[in-house]
Amino acid sequence: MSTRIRKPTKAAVARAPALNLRKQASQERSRATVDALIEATARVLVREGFERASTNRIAAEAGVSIGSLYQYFPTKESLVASVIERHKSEMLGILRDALARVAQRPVGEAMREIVDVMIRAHRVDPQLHRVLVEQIPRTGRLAEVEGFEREANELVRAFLEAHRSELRRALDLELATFVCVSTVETLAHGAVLHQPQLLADDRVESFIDEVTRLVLQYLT
Amino acid sequence: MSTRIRKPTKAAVARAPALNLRKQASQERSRATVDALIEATARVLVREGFERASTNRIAAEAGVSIGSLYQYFPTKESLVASVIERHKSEMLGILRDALARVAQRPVGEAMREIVDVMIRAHRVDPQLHRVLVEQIPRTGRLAEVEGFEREANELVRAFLEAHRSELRRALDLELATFVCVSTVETLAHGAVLHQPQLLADDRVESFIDEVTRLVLQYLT
Amino acid sequence: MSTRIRKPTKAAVARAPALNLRKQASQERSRATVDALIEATARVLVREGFERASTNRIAAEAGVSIGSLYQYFPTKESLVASVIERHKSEMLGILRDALARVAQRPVGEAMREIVDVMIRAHRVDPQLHRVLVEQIPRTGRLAEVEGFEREANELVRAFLEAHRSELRRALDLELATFVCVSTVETLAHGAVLHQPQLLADDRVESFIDEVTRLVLQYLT
Amino acid sequence: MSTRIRKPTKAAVARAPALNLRKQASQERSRATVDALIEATARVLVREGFERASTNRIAAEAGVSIGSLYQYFPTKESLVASVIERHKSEMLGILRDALARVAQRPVGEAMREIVDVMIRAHRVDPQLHRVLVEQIPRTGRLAEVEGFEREANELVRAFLEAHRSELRRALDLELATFVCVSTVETLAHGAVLHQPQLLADDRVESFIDEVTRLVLQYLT
DNA sequence: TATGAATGAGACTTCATTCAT
DNA sequence: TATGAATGAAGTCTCATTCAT
Repeated sequence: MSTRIRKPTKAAVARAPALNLRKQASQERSRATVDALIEATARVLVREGFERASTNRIAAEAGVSIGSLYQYFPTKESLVASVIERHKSEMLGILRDALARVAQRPVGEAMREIVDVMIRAHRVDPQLHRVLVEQIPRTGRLAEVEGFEREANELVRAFLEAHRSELRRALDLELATFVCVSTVETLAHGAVLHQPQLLADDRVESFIDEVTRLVLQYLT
Repeated sequence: MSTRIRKPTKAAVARAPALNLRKQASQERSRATVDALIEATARVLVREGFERASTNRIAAEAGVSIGSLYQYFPTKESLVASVIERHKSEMLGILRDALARVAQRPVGEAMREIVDVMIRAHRVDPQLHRVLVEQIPRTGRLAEVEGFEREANELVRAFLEAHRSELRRALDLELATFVCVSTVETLAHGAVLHQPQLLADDRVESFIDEVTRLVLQYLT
Repeated sequence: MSTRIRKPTKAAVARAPALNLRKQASQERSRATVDALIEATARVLVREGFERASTNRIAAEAGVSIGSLYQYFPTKESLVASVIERHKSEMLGILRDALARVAQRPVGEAMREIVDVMIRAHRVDPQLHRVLVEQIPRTGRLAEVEGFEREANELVRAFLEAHRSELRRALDLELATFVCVSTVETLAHGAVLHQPQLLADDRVESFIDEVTRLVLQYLT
Repeated sequence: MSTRIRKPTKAAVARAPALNLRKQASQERSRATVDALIEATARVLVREGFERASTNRIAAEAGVSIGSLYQYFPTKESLVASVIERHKSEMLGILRDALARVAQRPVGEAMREIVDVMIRAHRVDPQLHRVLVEQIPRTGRLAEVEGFEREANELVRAFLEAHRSELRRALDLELATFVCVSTVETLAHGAVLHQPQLLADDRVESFIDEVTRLVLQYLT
């Protein structure tokens, strides 16, 4: 709309490199729109909550028409799914990095680092995290997207297998993986959302110690 | 609304002696209607999911007019809150009973029983449990109702305090309570909803053992 | 896709004498695009039905950008009108040819051939025919396009006039034309769409006989 | 809405019979709404055409909220289907009555009456008829509703069977029924919509004669 | 001339809630 | 008290069309 005015100007300016930049340019434009929409969704989710996060509101927040929204996201679900996916990837990335970093260290040390990192990961965008966890119905497509724990399970299981010799003999690795992931995740999550005082600077270390002890004593 | 006031008034005026009985009768009837509505809500939630559980559908399921529904429940939220409340009470009741039963026993024995009971409690109406946990947004009035853990915390804390001497010295009871409740709850919950194979007759005992060990080793 | 355009254009600008060829080339190309669009429209109409046949879908089916579509067809209506026009021309062509072929034969023989040909004409693309007849609203520009019968009337009227002497005396030619065209068209159409069993190899001849008899006995 | 004002008045007036009239009353109220909606739909279809006949417009025309519309008609389709159904019933009623009236008369006389009546039937609400025939896509639910001819076929077939002895020997009754119904229907329809001059007072008799002759000569 | 991202009016539909009876 | 017809804001999504590149 605003561009209508600038038409001649632009035509004159953009003549030089052209060719395959053109396509790139439009791809970039799309990409920008998609990003704007995902970010707007996250913001609206935080600000208004899931129930009030309508596609119209999201489009407005993104500064994009509702038509454009539906050009890139076929349903409201898919939009929210993208936000979840992105959030999940970020957290999984953090976990993956931590596991890589401590892979060679003894379980004791490693585990403290992992717990530490998981708690930090929950503090990346706690408000968004809260909305995603508390308000989004695990239904239809959104049900599948939630599998943070599924993927975390695989990562942790590989780690535990690599450290098999350090663990107590009778341990059922499958079960242990489930127990560890669920437990650490729950405690990190619960602390961030429901017991923030546990994460105050002067208590967080001891909280990490406790969680680490819980898991370690179980594993070894 | 305006009629609500006039009609009963007139009816009541004409019949002096029946008052008490009538009231009783209608109280019973009210109670029945309320119960029917709560049960209908639970059924509709399970059958249709939260999003599709409209008040009209619930009234129909209860065999009650939509007008009557609003006579007893001012909003949809209040209706769902009642279902949650009832479910929560049931589960808390189970926990409370178990704690009372094992209060005098050593922590080791007691804890196994508690874990056992918590897992069983999650199997009372797992489908409803799933809907309540997965689909109901923790928003407005519904946010407050969720506090199963808050109340469970108090019960468990009292238990742990009573057994202080059996626990390891340095234990921070507040933290330990949070850790225990969250952990057991999560594992019971996760097993029921996501790892039902862990609860097969031939594996459930060993699952209970593991969870008990996890907690006990941490506490002692 | 974007590159396709500019490259040839620029290249062409440098070559003065080629101009004519170029124009020809681009005319041919335009023609190809137009044809592709009309064919794509027909396919989409058959596959998706009129309501779901959006211009975007049609452009995609034609392998052409939506912008190009609007270069050649100013509205969706005009696109559909072209399909109708083409279909109508084909059918009219068949009728015209048949009338030319039998112009010199006595009405009895001629009429059987005409009926035969009309029924065959309805089998050219019966799926498209069905969509055009059943789903396209006779509204605005599309209303005018339907006049298959109007043009058929003229052809048949000329034929009947040429055979005036063979027909019964009192016959009102205008009325008779209307009756004949409507009747044959309806029966061919109805048979193809609603009574396909009448067109099975072993019954079609007798169906043609019946329709011919209907018309002939009326005319003579 | 208007009732809010009249409340006291009504209460005073309506006190007497009450009880089961109440339910009746509300049934009547529903019935009135349903009727208003169907009639509004017909009006809007005629005035605006099918494409522009939105549910909102229809509700407004009926003086009813959009919510009420959807209380009684689950989809726009169902609303239009009701109009079609009603129109179809009316026309079939006319045909049925005519057939009953002339059942005992010889085919010659009877047929003229039938043709006459069919043409009249098409003049009941020709504008609505035109919209229903020309603009409504025969798709989904609406495809099935159209079967005017199917039911007309049955009626006419019974009539022809009863008059078997008066018809020419070789006649295939199934085919003949199809031919007669299609032909008369088409000609009546075509005359009303496309050749209204044929129905002018001074020509209509002769038009009826022609159609009757067409059919009779074919049948006998 | 071709491209395709963007637009936004407007369609259908749902549902919590109200209120006359 | 019970009933259920009525309400209408608000939601999701589609699609013909425009226009900067």
